[in-house]
Amino acid sequence: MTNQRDIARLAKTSLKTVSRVINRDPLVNEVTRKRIQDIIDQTGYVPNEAARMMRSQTSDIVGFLSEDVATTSSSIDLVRGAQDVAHAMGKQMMLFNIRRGEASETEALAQLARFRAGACILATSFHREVPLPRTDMKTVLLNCYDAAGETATVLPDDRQLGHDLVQELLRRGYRRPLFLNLAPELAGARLRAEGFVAAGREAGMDLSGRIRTASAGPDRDHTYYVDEILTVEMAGPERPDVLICGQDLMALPVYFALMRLGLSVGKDVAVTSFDNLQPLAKLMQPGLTTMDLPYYDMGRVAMQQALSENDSPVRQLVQGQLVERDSLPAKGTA
Amino acid sequence: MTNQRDIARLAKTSLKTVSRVINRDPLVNEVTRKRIQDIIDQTGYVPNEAARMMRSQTSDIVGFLSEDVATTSSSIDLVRGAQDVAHAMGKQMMLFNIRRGEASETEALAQLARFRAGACILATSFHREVPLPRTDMKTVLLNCYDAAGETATVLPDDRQLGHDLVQELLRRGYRRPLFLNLAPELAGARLRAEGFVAAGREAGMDLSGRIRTASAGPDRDHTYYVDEILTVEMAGPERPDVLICGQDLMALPVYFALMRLGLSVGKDVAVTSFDNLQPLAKLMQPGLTTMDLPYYDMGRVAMQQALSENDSPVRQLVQGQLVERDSLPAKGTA
DNA sequence: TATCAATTGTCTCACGTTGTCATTATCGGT
DNA sequence: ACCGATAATGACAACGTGAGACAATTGATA
Repeated sequence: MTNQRDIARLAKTSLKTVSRVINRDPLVNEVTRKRIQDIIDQTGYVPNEAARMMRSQTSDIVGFLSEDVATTSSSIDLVRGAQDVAHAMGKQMMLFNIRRGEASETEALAQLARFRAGACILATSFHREVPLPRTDMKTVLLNCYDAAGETATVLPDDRQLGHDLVQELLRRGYRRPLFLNLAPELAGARLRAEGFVAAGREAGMDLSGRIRTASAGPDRDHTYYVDEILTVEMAGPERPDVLICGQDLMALPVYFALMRLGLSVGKDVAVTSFDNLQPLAKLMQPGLTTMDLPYYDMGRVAMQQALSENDSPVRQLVQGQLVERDSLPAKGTA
Repeated sequence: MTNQRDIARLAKTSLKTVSRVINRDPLVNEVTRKRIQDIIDQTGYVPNEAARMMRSQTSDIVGFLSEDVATTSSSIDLVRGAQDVAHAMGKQMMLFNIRRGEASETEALAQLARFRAGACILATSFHREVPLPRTDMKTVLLNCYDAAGETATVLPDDRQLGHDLVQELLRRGYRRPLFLNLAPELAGARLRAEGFVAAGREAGMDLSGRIRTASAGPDRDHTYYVDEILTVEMAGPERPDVLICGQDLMALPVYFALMRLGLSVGKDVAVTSFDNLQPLAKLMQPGLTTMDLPYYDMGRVAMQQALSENDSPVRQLVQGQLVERDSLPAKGTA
């Protein structure tokens, strides 16, 4: 592989001048610079990053430890956001699929230490508390947090998501929302419930009784109790005019349940949700109106934090916004 | 950061002996080894990968250039499979989201060259032909192929997928399959159609007229024409007893269309598909019987190829198999 | 011609690791 | 005690880059 010495020989110049050109030292004459640059381009020389890392004692590498990238497809956007920022700043990202607390985590951290990575981002597939990893590396928690709050953290503002969604529903004239929430073991579910109740209170309503737990815990993914709940509620005295699903994946069984009950989504009852899971939310019929979870932005913020000099344990909440489709019609037409 | 010299000083031994311990050289006396190892553990020393790379002139890094990781969630399994193999072999994988032919691709290849990566895997989100990237690096094409066939390639065996699915349907007594295929611009769609017709021919049937194009081209993702087609076909003289969807995402609008037609999936007509997209296929009601696309295995095979000494342009086809749920009932009950 | 600035070159070291080769310690056999 | 053999350890160089110190060269200007 060509090195700077080869370039110097070909350009009939000194090693030092080549080094100057590569490191954009302004002291070099434009003609010389051009001549050397041409040779660099011709030979396809690329500086040896290993040597640079060793010499400069810095590595330009940030680790991204992702718990179960596979399970939630939206978590990919965390990766994308982080990576886009990293590359824009000339940094490299190393991705590791891990399972928290298992060997895969230790190994990933060891590998990153080998590469003298400057920081690592630790992402989970859903919003929850985690034990801190044992590492000296600067760490940013993404979509998760530690109990002690000693680490920089980037989270979705689930309280805001719940609040703003309900506020919008009430503004549009809906009066009997029913929240089919995820299991309360999930931090996001608890926060959204808070926001849900708060938005009701601001409108002079007590919505605290309008929440049902409609999914099994995180250990039993995608087990929903929507049939049982809807069979009761849609025939009950306080029949909901809008259903709020804990996530888009839950909205799918909700659609099926409503059809079985002979009810039309958007006509007999509106349906909303959280995630904006692509392309599912768009492909459902009618299209699902849902609060977009800002995973891409969260990934960006986390990487910015990882690359910043700031070492304080900042806690950053990223907001989401409503994506409108047809499952939430204007109240007049419902 | 501690280095081998520090360890040597603390252990009152030479640099070389420390190096031997770290590289598990059996020449070292057990007593010495233990003494040095203890110091290594105490200090938390980790070898500097940059120095190792420079000294040994190899890098243990493989690049994974992924086109649009985000769009198709199944393509994550390509990443997972590749990564699992890489880590099992003590290699590191660097992931890059790129757009083919654009600056992001060139930059990714340049970064990998900087790190003196030994190989790169180039993955697309759907099976298709690609122009070869301009690089000297050993390249493995994953889920895509070059026209000249000059590069090692790992592809899903789409012909087998189409063939085996139809063979199984016929075996179960279905006689009027209708293939709602993806756009013929997609290589996978063409191959599955071949397999579809071939399996029919083997059973003495001419299925060549039983294929409809039900999706727009790759540039207009997730636009399906299933309503128009099904409205005609389900009322026509050759009413299908089983529908084969081009992908699980298409099965979703198919379900909705059938419901609108007052038909019950699994009862009035069976539905099958390709992908086994999680968790969608499981959450649809009834659960979707679908040919699993072996993305995880493809990722594994591609990484094995990337890490192998073999430089010949092998073309490896990875097979998939049927995942049974309730949308394809035993013929007797349909 | 003297002076100065701009440019280029020489030389040296440092980063952390590992391969080559040399040296020292130990042991068995005589 | 001595030899040879083997085991164990050590000294040193080199990988490619970047930087500092400073010398040398060129060209322009006073």
